[in-house]
Amino acid sequence: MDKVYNKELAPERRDHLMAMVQHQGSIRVEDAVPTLGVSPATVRRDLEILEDHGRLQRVHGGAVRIETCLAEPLFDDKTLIAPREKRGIAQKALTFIAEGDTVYLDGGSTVLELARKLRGRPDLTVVTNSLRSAIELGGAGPRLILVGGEFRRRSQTMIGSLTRYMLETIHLDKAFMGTMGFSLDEGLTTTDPNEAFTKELIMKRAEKIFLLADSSKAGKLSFAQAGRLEQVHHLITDSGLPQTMAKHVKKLGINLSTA
Amino acid sequence: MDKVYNKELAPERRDHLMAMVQHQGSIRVEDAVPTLGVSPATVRRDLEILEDHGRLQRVHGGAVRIETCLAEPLFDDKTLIAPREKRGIAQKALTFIAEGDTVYLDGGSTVLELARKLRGRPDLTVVTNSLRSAIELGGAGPRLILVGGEFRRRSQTMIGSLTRYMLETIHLDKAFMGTMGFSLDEGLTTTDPNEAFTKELIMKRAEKIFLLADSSKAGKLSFAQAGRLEQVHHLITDSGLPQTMAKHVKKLGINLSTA
DNA sequence: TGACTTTTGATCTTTTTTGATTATTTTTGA
DNA sequence: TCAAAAATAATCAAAAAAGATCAAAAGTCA
Repeated sequence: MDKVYNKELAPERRDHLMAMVQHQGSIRVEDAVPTLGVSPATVRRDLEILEDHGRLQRVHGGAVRIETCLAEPLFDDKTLIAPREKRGIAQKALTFIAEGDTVYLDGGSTVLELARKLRGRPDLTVVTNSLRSAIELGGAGPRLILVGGEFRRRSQTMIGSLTRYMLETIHLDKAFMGTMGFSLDEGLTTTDPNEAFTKELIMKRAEKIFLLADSSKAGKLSFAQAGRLEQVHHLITDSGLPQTMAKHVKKLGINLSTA
Repeated sequence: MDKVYNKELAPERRDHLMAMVQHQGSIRVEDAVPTLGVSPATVRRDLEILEDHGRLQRVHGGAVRIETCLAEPLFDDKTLIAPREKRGIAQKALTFIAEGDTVYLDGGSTVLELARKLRGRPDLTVVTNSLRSAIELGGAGPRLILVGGEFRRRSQTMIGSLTRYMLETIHLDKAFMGTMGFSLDEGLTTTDPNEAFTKELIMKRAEKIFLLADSSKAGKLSFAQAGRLEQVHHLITDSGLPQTMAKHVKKLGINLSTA
């Protein structure tokens, strides 16, 4: 009825949608259609635009307020991405850890899955810069040594020059590294230069470097370079790694395991 | 519970499930079916997704709330002892922290209470060897620097010689120390020599030393000595401190605050 | 006005979600 | 320990929703 007389301009209509989402926490396409007096296709297009602007989160059937999704800590978002793959990779990594090893656990959600699997291993010594891994192992399990340093909330790890001395005085059998992305040209990349610095240090201190990265990380680039791919001795990934990438990795002399 | 009139979007339905699990501690599939108005298959699928996200733990018949296994058992016993006194002491300590200070937080449940009160203070720099304090401040708040080193489960702190370099390179405005016991003759005492070593180091590095200790610690002795009482600038305790002890403390030139 | 672009809605195809059905596994109680 | 019961997993088809495409409508500008 009123739709005939005050037809909204597209931006007004989108604000109207936003208001509804903010107010109710969510909106269904089928509910918005009669309210806005436009077709479902238009509503979907509007929602798509609003999502592109990061103003809401589309879901099947409509959209939800973004705040409810971000309510969880930053870090936890990442554990939501491909948790199956991550667990599989961690399980595979576990097979490379021998009795009495001294291992390093890097930050990242995949490595965190590995940490969880080490709770029953009092024979190991675990060195880590990851607060999350420390929490997992704080109750029981391996001898635990924390790398000190400045704490970075985004990655929940200790990084920077203060970690240096600690890392230079220890010897590591195996280091299990995470990464934001890896590629043949750029090697390992991550978002923060200090984090990259710490990673590079570790890769000099450990006898064997294992890179734990699900296939979505392949070819991805982040801001700071944290070591070349050739430094890695073993890449553990999931079945989604492209054939060509797998070939090149093997050519570099890197062992490849698929979870 | 509440009957649903409008169909929920999938994420809302999952939040609804989560709320039920959080509230009751557990949920049965057969109970969730009528409440959510969907089939058992859908409930199971939702529970599977929530489990993958690490938000609950599936069990035969339904799901249970995830136990936030932040390694509480060992440590939390102590936070249960005289929690009111500890909170009061922490509150008092808070008044000595100025804008922009660099403060050290030692291990111990009283100091942990102080850490909790610093979550809203992004102006501060906090240095700590306590995993529990780090967990409290890991989400938001001050700039956080962790002392690295060997992790001791009993106290949930990093201790030992590996902490040395880190501690020797930083400057601290104020250090807030916990202790197992303190006396005029033996000073601060604690259960582990390595822990004592770390405490002594800190007390050399900080300009002002605050000892946070409820009155039950007065006159108590533990195994390893961790510094003399004269090194402490300020003792914050509760009203139960014996008069004679208070007098002697003041005679040593130590400021005394009572929560 | 008329050529042009942008927005919109209708139609069709593809994808996602869901619930029913049928195995398979786990639990329970003898 | 075994077998019945309960719950879950796997499979599949229907339904709902979303995406793609294209023509019509609306708006723009010389």
